Amino acid sequence: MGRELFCFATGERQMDIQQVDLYKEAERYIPKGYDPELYKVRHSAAHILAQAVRERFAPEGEVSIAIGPPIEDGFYYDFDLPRAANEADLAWVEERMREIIKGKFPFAVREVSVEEAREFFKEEPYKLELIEGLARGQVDEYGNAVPEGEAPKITIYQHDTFADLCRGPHVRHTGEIKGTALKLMSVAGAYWRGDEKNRQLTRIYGTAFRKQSELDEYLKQLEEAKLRDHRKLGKELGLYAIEPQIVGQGLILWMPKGAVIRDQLERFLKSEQLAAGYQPVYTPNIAKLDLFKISGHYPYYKESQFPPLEDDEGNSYLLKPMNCPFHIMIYKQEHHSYRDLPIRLAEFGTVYRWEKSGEVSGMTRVRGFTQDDAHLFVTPDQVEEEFANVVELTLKVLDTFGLSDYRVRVGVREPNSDKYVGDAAIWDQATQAILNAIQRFPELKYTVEEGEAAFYGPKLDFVVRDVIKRDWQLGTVQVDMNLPERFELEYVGEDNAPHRPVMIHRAPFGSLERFIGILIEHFGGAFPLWLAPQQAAIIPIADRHLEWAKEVRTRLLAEGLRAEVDARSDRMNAKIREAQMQKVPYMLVIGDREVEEQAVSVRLRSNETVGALSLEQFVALAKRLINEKSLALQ
RNA sequence: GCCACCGUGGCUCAGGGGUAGAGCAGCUCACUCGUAAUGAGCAGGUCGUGAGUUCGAAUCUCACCGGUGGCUCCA
Repeated sequence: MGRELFCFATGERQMDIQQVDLYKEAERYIPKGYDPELYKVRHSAAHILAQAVRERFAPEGEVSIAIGPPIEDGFYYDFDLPRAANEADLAWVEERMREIIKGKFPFAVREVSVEEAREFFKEEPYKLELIEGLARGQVDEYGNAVPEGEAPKITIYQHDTFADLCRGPHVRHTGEIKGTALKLMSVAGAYWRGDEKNRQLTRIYGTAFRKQSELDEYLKQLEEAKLRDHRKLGKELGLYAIEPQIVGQGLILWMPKGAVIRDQLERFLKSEQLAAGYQPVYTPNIAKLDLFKISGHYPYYKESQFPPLEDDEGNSYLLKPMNCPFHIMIYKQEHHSYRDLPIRLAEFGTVYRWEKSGEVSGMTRVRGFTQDDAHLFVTPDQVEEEFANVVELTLKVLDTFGLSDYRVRVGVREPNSDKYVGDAAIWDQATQAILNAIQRFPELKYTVEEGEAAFYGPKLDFVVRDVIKRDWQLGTVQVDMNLPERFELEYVGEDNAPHRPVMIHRAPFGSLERFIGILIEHFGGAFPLWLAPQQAAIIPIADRHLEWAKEVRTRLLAEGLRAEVDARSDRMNAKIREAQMQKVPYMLVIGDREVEEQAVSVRLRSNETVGALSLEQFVALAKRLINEKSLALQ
């Protein structure tokens, strides 16, 4: 580049009328809820990053710039570089950015015509592609669709030697960014326009704040989040293990303590489901390929399944990627009258999906997992009612764990895509059923998102964020009018004629693995009493207290409480510390006084000391809190 | 799968061309102690795997296998 589009002296802050107007106008691009100053600082920092990166790499070959927007916690910029960027590059670039900041270069803006823009960016292939989108008035410079009648102006912002196709807004000059509140975070690969088929660019992530203390605070939060990460806690608390080299990536080994939590969740939901009229069933882990060809799973999701198993007689079997075809086959075993419906078949079904190696992560993204699955076979006029019941159950489940920080997403099909079965009219009908049912929950805020449907129908998802702010789908409720068709399901109606039932697929937890992963982070490992793998640590002060300690344990076990005696010859303080770190809810200290009074001295993991309780009092307290699934300890 | 970084005893980590080190955990012994770590001793690793460079590789190079953060994907 190097053509001069703007003429002004370095350091000059005078702006002409056009610039002031454009600055003001650009403010409308700041997303709701985003601090406007911070947005401008980060957007401007992205430009400075691009300038510094170009200076670093240009001597080694062609550098093309793509896009560089502010994001939730910072900003990034995508580049096409002559070689890989390493840490030394990042350090150099970050330092260079601080120098540029010190120059207090004004961000000058000018509106240009399509022709001018093409000429100006004639050596920037990615910018040219964006300009063509802008010229058509269909997309903004990030390639996102713009609303009808909002054809954006084409503007160019320049500071120092760097000019970029950009809608703004920016700070007035680079000096408004604090060098001490700026940090480059990481390098990643990112596909141009987010499409795997396109060239992969080098993305550099950074963040910027108003002042250094805010950056420090942010970095501290990142550190604290790591302490709550379920992968770290899962190891420290002995909940689960993964042996990628020997057992396999994304395959969870539930250790005894993790199994307690899972077992409690299963019991809880089973009992809720029995009360709601569900019938438990069991089905195998593999089935002939034919089953999944009928369902459509095999052709539609072939690439995300483990390859079929072959036997010696020429048959192919598939590890099940979903439970629904099996439940459908159970439904088909008998003739059904409309009087029988709804039929609700439930199973904790373990399924296997082949996730790409770079995608598996801890318990939240795995290759084998157990869904708290159920399929409801209903008449068309029962759909709304049954759907609403399922939503209610899901809300109750989430509420039981105190999970309130979730969003609700209605996933609908992406028009003109071939990744769905069934025709549009049926999809519209199913989507409408969801939207009708959801009206029964006026307090439930939801968004409708295209392309988030299952391949057989639209769905309602409950999405939560983990500690590092990644979104995960937990509970899901789906309306399906396609699989009943493909499997030719029927029931006999009042009119004595065959009718096609509608299916509702649902899983309030989603999968036990993912749900518990999120729970670990939600509670920071300090599980409520009813879930805690070990509910009480019995801590004798000296060996002469061991006898009563063991008696206490025996009596607690008999009451269904999970307690262990710490009989090591360590000091009491060491035993307390151990129990604290394992986040055991209750520590029952036993010394001379407790033996004397047949009591236990109760300490909570919250560092509070309750004091001496008789064993009966303690048992009553614990059992009451467990029955209530209380989140409190006293 | 793609990009970057990483891979040393159960865990956390130091070291870095001459044939492995700490803390915690574990085991043994002593101590028997009132609400977050008693002391001493012992044991434990072919430094992810395989090839190459070298007189010599945990250390350098390459490939592969994993992990972390992104991207893509996620019925």
